[in-house]
Amino acid sequence: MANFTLLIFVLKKNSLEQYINELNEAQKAPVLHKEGPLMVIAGAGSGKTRVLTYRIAYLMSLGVDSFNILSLTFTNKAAREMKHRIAQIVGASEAKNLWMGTFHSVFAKLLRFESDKLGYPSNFTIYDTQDSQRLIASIIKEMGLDKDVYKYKQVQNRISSYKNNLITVKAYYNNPELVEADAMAKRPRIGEIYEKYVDRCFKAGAMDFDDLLLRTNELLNRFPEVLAKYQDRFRYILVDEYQDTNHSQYLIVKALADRFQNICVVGDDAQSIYSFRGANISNILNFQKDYKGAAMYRLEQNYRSTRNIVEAANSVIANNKNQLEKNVWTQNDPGGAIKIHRSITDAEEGRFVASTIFEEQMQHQLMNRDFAVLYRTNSQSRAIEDALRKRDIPYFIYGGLSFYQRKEIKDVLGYLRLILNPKDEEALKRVINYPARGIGNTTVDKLVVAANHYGRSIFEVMENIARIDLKINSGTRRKLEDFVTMIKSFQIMNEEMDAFALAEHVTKKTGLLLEFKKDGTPEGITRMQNIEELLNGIQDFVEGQKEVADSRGSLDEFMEDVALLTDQDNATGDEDRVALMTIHLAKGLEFPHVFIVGMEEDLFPSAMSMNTRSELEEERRLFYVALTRAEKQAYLTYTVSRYRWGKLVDAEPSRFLEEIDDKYIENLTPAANYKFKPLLSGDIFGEVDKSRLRQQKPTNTTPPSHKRPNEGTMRKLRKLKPALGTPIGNKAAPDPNLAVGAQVEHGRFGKGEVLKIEGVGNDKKAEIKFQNGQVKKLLLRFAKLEVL
DNA sequence: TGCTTGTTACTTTCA
DNA sequence: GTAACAAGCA
Repeated sequence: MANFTLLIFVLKKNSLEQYINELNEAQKAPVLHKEGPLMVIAGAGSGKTRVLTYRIAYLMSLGVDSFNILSLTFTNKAAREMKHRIAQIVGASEAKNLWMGTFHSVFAKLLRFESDKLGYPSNFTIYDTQDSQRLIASIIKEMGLDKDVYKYKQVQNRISSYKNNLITVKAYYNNPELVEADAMAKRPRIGEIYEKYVDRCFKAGAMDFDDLLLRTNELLNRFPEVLAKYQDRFRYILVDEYQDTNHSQYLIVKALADRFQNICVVGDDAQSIYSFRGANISNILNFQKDYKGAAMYRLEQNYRSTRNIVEAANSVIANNKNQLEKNVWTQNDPGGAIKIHRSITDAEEGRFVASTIFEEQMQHQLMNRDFAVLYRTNSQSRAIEDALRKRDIPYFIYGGLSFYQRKEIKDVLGYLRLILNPKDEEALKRVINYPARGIGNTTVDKLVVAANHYGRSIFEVMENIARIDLKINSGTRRKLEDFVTMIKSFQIMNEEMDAFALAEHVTKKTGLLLEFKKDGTPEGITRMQNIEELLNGIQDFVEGQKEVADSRGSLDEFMEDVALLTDQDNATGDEDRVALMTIHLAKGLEFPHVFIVGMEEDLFPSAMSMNTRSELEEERRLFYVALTRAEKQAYLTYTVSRYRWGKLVDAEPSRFLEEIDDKYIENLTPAANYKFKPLLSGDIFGEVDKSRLRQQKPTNTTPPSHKRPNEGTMRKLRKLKPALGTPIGNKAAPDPNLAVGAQVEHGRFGKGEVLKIEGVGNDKKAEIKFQNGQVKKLLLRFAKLEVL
């Protein structure tokens, strides 16, 4: 027997050696690095996941206990895949004990163990962003603040960034700069909102996403013995995508790694694209300062893309000032040029994508899954979808409205959350009157007031409704009592039933399922199917759990991390479909043929990210990520006009197009496109707008200087638009004669007089009194005005 | 109280 | 194009 085990061990060791021998020298070094801190700067497509995987396997082969290895990844999916690959090398039973997952999921698990120390129940709820926003919105309302000044989304954003920087309510008040900054922004009561929000979350037994990290920090800081325990446990820590860690995550890692200093971080500063959620690129830039004697390895050989793509991407990223020195190169073939295509509308852009996919497939026998379409914003998927559907090309949208964010799913989960944690305020408010059972807003408001007054949860107030004098009539009180009884009956069932049986019962008993059944509309049917899908998912989970010993697949097990799941986690991926997703979601993936659509100013780079150099640099890194997803062929497309906010808006080519060195580019702009479909004909734009024709006087078509593309872009524009010569667009400077007092004519409103002009650039507005008596404020960017 | 209707503002990206 | 919200009516 002993010999037998030894034999297996030798075999495994051999296979690991084989694996390691497949690596190049640059990859081998960090894999074989033994003790002490190390950083791996890994260029796009340089095999960083491999390095991480093999390093973990190697550590285990050296005798490091898998219980002592903590590996933090960016998505749950990445963790699963890595675990799977490690299992192939070292065996499933060994791999099982690794701590591997996202920061959020790993530390949520840890917090559940230690929750009592922080005064939380171990089955605390995890509030998602929507829950947080709703709670903040209601706090703002309760405080009687102007919701136009205190926009709940902005406030939530602010609180989130405080938390990610470990600024607690107390720290906030102790920091005059912050307090002053909010006061200056005319929002002096942010601190109060923050305080109330934290308080309400705590009372609801809920943590938001940021709390999972903040409270972990709190736990490790306040309880040295807990810190020691986990330092001892996690002797080897590996962090993937280190460039995307925020301050809170950085501190957790630093605290845990402090004792053994066996920390390995992998990342690429050129692919840091999450600063909007607090990611701090200096974490990676300062690694060697933070960890004395840290070894640094670089992976610079790209195995993924053609030489053209690699070098084009290099030429783009070279425009960023703030970066680590790095020289990504490849031995791959040069491959074809990057193809740039211009179209008239987003619909046509979609048609180009669809027909190109179709033709490429015909010519080269390619699968659907060889193609991906990447975009900056989710809303761009629609036009692409329409075109693909027309050509019967199967596709799959990743992300978008996540399954778990759908209303009907959140409704079901709301009930389930409430069963586990009746203090969960957001879940309660969501389901208390859905399906309608005669408990309206007025009643809920009264309950909230009472709950705040007594410092109790809403559910507790409802339980004691008979003893509290609220101005609630007996009929409503009866309904409240019924609701409480129902939830309590679910709780009792939960003690015996498995999650699936309970969830199924809940959807029937509450009338949720019936609600959609009787609806009968296509949406109602989809919703019902979604609920069924959720139930199936729960059933799968329960069956999986039951195979594991001593588990009955109870609800709390299921709910434990359902809040941290994303679409990506259950995306099938093995079907043959064209992939549609945002560039952010595409990070870490690769496809033979990649379309990057919507290469337009204000869209990519996003209009909201052009205020500072660092924002723009992040957009550029995003473009770098997009380009380097492509293995063989990249297409960049842009349109001259696009539907945004339900309106047709003119667009100009992205500055990033200009930044690619010309020698890597091929312009595909068939002259036929505009020869046969004149730009201003009705068949493209719908109704022809005569006033618009008039506005296009040669004298005023030069964009205002701050908007004018540089000379290179202008040159390309001229190349691309021989038939027109000058850019069409309402972004052209408004007529210089347009001033207060000027007589103007509007296509729809008729003649009028300019009363006032305000704003600058794109926001320039004119207040106009028309002859029919109407006074309107029009955005000059959109208004089709002619000066008379 | 609840439903329908109209109005408004918003769209960046994620766990 | 849509989702959230307020106002108005049953």
